[in-house]
Amino acid sequence: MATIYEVSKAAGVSLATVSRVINKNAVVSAKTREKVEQAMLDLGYRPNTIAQSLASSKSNSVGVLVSELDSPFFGEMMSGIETELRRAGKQVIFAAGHNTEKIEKESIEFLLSRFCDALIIHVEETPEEYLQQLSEGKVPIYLINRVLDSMKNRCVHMNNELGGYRATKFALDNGHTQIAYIAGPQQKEDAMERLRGYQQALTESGIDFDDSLIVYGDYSEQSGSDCYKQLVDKPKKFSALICGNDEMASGAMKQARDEGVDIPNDLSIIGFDNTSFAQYLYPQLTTIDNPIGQMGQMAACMVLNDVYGHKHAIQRYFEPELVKRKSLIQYTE
Amino acid sequence: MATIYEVSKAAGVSLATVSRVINKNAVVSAKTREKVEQAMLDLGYRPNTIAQSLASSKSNSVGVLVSELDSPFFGEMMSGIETELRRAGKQVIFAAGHNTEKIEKESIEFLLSRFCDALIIHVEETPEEYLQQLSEGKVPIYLINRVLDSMKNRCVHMNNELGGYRATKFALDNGHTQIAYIAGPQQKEDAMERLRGYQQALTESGIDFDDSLIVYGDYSEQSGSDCYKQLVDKPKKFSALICGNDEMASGAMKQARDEGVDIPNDLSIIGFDNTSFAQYLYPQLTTIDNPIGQMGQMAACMVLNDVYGHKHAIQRYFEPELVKRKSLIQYTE
DNA sequence: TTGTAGGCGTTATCAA
DNA sequence: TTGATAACGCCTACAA
Repeated sequence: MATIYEVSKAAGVSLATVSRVINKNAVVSAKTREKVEQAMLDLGYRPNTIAQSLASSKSNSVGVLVSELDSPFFGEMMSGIETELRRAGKQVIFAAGHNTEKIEKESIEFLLSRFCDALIIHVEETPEEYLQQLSEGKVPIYLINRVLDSMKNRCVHMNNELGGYRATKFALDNGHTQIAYIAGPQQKEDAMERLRGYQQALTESGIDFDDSLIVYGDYSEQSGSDCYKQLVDKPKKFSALICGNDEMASGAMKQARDEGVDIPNDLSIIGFDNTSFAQYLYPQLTTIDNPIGQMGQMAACMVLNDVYGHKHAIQRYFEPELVKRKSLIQYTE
Repeated sequence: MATIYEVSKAAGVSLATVSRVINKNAVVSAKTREKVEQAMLDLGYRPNTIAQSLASSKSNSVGVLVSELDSPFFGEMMSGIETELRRAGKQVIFAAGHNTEKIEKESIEFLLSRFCDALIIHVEETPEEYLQQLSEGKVPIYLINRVLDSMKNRCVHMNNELGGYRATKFALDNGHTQIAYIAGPQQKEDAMERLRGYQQALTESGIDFDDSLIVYGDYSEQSGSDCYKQLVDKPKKFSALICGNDEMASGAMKQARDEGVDIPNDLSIIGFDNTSFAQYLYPQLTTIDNPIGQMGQMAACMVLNDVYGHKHAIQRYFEPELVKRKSLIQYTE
């Protein structure tokens, strides 16, 4: 592979000049630039990114930590990030944290050891103190779906409460008043925010919400089924069921169907996240769209601005929209 | 960050010696090694991977090209690759080809420009000649789901024909004799292989297969619905339907249900791939498991062996298994 | 506007 | 078994 040195000889200029036209930072006369560019073309020259990194102490790569590589949710997030960063010629390194504090930490250190210029991370288990400490290091850290006061301008998040609210409001607007809720784990903040939205919508409508209509799952499909069983065992009846995520909605749907309940005629269901399989469910799931792809893209733009001097417009806050499909219908006696 | 130089000073040895203990390749006296290791510990030394790469002309990173980052199928593949490579301390760079010849090519060149030590690629559109040419370059190329004679030992693939055969055989074994087939695109080799398996199973059972029971889709869910319509418009009846992939199976199920057909009581359905949403479908889809995660892992092992001198056991050929779920039942009059 | 030269942190070749 | 020292390919003051 041709080096900058050979290019400089071929073009009859110095190393430094070639470097200048590569990096387009310093001014080079049009004539010289042309000569150099021609020489690069002739030689099929491609800068050696590794040498560039070593000399400039920039790796032109950004590390991304997701929980799982094989999940529709994180798939969208990765895709959003990769598209934006690729366009800018940056390299993306993905690592999986598997919802485990230990692995999340190892992954972060792995990414750091590869000299990433920035990290975009979606962590579940990493304690705030560690993030805090990280953010004080030289490598900037960007958070998705988590907000730390001390680094607000590097966090992008969605209003989960509003999502829960909108789902519930939609059920209310369709005449439902007995609305059950299968929430995510109580120790997960997003789960609790979504639940709060539910409660707020009910309160706002003058409906006393009944704790017995709320059960807690762990976001898995199985727990959706289990929670549904708990719910029907209670005396309180309900015509609509809102779930903390689509997986649990799917589990609940299956269980309900197994018990002979017709969805949506006997029971309306709303999910959360608009995971890609939501449209494969039967009936197609009405849910709340989680714009995770866009959020990933925004995080990428923030990195591009802060680290590489770009000027993208930034949006740090997102609002989830309702996606109307077939699992909820107007309430009838 | 401490450098190798500081370590050498602290340990009272030369640069070269430190390098030796880092790379564990040359022999170093136990005493010296200990001194050096202590010094590294004291200084919190971590080798600079970029400098290592420049000096050794190995990037310790491998490029992976998938069609989409946000797909359950490729998710599994990426996950299999990443797990194996991460364990070996190698870095993985993913790029998406989006089923487009142009983008696939750009992505490959991007990966190459980042000095990957090897490429693992899953390409749909890239012509054989280009792959051929690539494989003659200095960077070794590994293919998943595609076999080129000239590089057989760098290809890992699954027996698609056997998959089609097993699906069909299962339907036959359950008493079905009128079996329709929704195939993938005719220009895709895997689609045709799966179809051949179907035909072979029928022939073997002494059943004349009827071309009018075969229609061609494009692997999308929508085309599954469309193909189902075509099928029922024909005079020929069928009690089982095999689909070239799970997406089309889902589309066909939806359409059938919309037309009042009860699955599996009126019609049995089998998919292909065992995509993650197959279990979310109603009824849960009986399908053929595509071990794409394992295949990815194997490709990673091959790279590890060939490029980094490991000694993993290698399997280049995989056989797909039937996954029995709920969408097929015994045929009854 | 261009050129010179030192340095980035390692590896690897030769001697010793 | 160890130590000098020249690469590796590029960036970036500083000088001209």
